Amino acid sequence: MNLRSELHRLYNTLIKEYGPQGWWPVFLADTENELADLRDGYHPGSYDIPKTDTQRLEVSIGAILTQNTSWKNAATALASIHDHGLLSIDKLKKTSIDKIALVIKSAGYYNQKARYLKNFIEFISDYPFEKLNRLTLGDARRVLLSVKGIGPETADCVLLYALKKPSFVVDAYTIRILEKVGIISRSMTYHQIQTLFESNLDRNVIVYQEFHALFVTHGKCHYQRKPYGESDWLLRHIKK
DNA sequence: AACCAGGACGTGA
DNA sequence: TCACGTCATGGT
Repeated sequence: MNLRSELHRLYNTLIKEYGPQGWWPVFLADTENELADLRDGYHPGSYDIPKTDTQRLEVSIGAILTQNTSWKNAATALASIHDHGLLSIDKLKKTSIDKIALVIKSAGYYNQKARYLKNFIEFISDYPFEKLNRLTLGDARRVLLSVKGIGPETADCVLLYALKKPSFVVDAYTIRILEKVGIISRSMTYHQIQTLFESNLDRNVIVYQEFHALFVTHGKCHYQRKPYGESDWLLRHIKK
C-alpha cells in the first residue's frame, strides 16, 4: 500500500472513530457564536470560524499559550486575558510584560510567554491579519517564523486555524503516532514530516485542520505516557 | 511524588 | 547542525 492511501486510510479511521473535532476552539471573542459557546469553543462541523480579527487574535494567542502546555491551562490564561479586558491588540500593546505575565500565570512559562505575546502583538500591528492573508503561504510562514516565540508548530497553527491556509501542523503526538504506525522514522525533521502530508493529501484546509486535531485527540488517549501507543488499536486497523 | 502537557530558544560542541 | 538545559503551572 502506498503512502497516499495509507494516510487517507489513517484519516478515515480516525474521523470515523472520533468524528469531526471542530478545531480551533474559540470561546471568548464572539459570544454570539452559539456553537462555540456550547462546547468550550469547539465547533464540530462548522468551518467558518474564526470570523473576526478578534477571534483570529484569540486563536493566535491560544497557540502561543499552549506551547508545551495543556489546553486547559492555556484556556484558563486566555480567559484571564479576556477577563482583564486585554483581548485586543491595542490593549496588549499598552500592557507591560510583567503585567501580562501575571495575568497568564496559569499557562506556565509565563515570563517567556508574556514576551512572546508582546513580540507577536508588535508583529501583528505591522502585519495585520488581512495583510498577512494577502501574502503567499510561504511568505506568510516566513514572516511569522521571524517573530521570536513563534516556531514551526505555532506558525502553522496560526496559518491553518486563524488564516485558514493549508499549512499542515506537526506536533509531538503526530510524530509519536506516525512512528508507532511505521510511517516515519525517528530522524525525520518537522519540515520533512510536514512535506509528507502536504505532498500526499489534497490541499484541503478542512482535512488539514481535522487531521491534526484527530492526532491530538487520539494521542491524548494512547500516547501520553511511555511506552507510547501500547493500547493503540490503530495498528490492527491500518496495516495492509 | 515523579511525570507530563496541543514548543521554542539559547548555548556549546 | 544538534543534543541538551531552561522555562513553570496544574493535573494524574
